[in-house]
Amino acid sequence: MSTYKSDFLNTLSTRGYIHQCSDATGLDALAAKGDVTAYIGFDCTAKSLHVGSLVQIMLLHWAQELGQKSIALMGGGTTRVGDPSGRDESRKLLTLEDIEDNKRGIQQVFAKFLRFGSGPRDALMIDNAEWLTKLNYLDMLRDVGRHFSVNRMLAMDSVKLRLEREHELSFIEFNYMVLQAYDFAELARRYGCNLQMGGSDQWGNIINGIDLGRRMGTHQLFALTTPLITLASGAKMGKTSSGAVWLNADMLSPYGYWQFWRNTEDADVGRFLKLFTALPLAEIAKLEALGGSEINIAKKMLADKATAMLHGQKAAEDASETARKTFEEGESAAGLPTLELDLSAGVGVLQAAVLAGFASSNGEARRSIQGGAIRVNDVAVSDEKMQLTAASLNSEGVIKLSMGKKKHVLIKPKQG
RNA sequence: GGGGGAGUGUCCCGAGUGGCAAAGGGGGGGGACUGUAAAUCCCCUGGCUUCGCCUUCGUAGGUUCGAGUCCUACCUCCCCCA
Repeated sequence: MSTYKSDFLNTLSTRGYIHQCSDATGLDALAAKGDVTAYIGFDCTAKSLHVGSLVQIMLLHWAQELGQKSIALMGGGTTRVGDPSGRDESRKLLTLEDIEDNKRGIQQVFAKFLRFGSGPRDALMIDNAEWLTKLNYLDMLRDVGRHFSVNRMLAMDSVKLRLEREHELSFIEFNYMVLQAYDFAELARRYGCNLQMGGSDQWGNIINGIDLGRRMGTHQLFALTTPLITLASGAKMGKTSSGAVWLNADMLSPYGYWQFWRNTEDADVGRFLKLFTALPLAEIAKLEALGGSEINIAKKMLADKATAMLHGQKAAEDASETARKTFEEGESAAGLPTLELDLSAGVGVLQAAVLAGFASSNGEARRSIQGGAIRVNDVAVSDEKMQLTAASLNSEGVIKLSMGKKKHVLIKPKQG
């Protein structure tokens, strides 16, 4: 595998980040000199990125670690249009306020993975709204639009999919790829950017950027895409029992994040250690070699390292300790999510389960109890009319309410 | 503009003779087995003040003891002709 001259491509290749590359040899030569300026675009479609974008973030991380320059591009402009790639229905258009809001949420994460600044090796964060919002339609058509062939655009996967399935593709979405291509060319001109990376579904869009760059007279541009990360079982990655795996701590706690990695399937551990931690390959090889239940050591390492990268060492240790107490000692560890309730008049278990987020209605909570899923202080609840009162508090002054093996909430009495 | 077809449980796909809270999948949740894994098996998957009541089949009316199912109008989407 180690056929590259540069640490950059060698590392990316051996850790499993490379799916396609437009000109590996040419890129390798640049990387060997530390002359790569790589960017990845992130659209602001939600208040936080989720693990689905983590491979991309890691890519920027490695680029910087391995002597290149990284640019995190916020899609403040492109999000106003909406990327049709990989979707068979239009996204609903977001309001400008939502986009700004989302952008603020997304930006927080990058500081954990990149060093920003103004030095030559410092990473940059740029918003494509900076130039996209200033474009003039006629100028745009004459300067950029003339380089695009509609014939070719129609052949692009993102477009073809919609056309073949006879699903609507609006004109605004059709323009997304033009804007993304323009971004690449603009970054090349402004910042000497020469590499765009992204998920495999972005290949077409990136290639368009390379073509546009050539026609507009920029230096040679390169494309590098990552494989689509799926679980060994074939499912898409990134869901937990309680929804998407968000990167922002206010949307998924470090403990929840740690749990996500801890629950990785056996067959994925090695691959994920390479992709989502910076652990040296030699160490990963040792962990991968563990068999049987010992593989859990590797899973804990994965959870520790991945959580530490995102939320910091301290948060990772806390999460790890909370999990150890909860699962290995069966205690009600203080690090579990808590819920304050006024217990003076008693609170029904059904209501408590709903408030804890275990069920979305009393009926659902009731069914869970009938299925034996709900436990109070580790004792299965059989009576759905059970009341939680001050008498239910355990020796630590809390009530441990659980659903299934993995969902636990500590209920604390509300003070005055 | 003319002709034809379709919209089903707000996660998705999809059956549905006038008696239907509505078949079957997928997805999701839980249980068993395990190792907080996978695979497998079992249960659940409209709401509520739950031996009952309420709300659901594009929208609004109508026929009927009773309508997802029949009739009328409207909306949306698709196909053919122009």
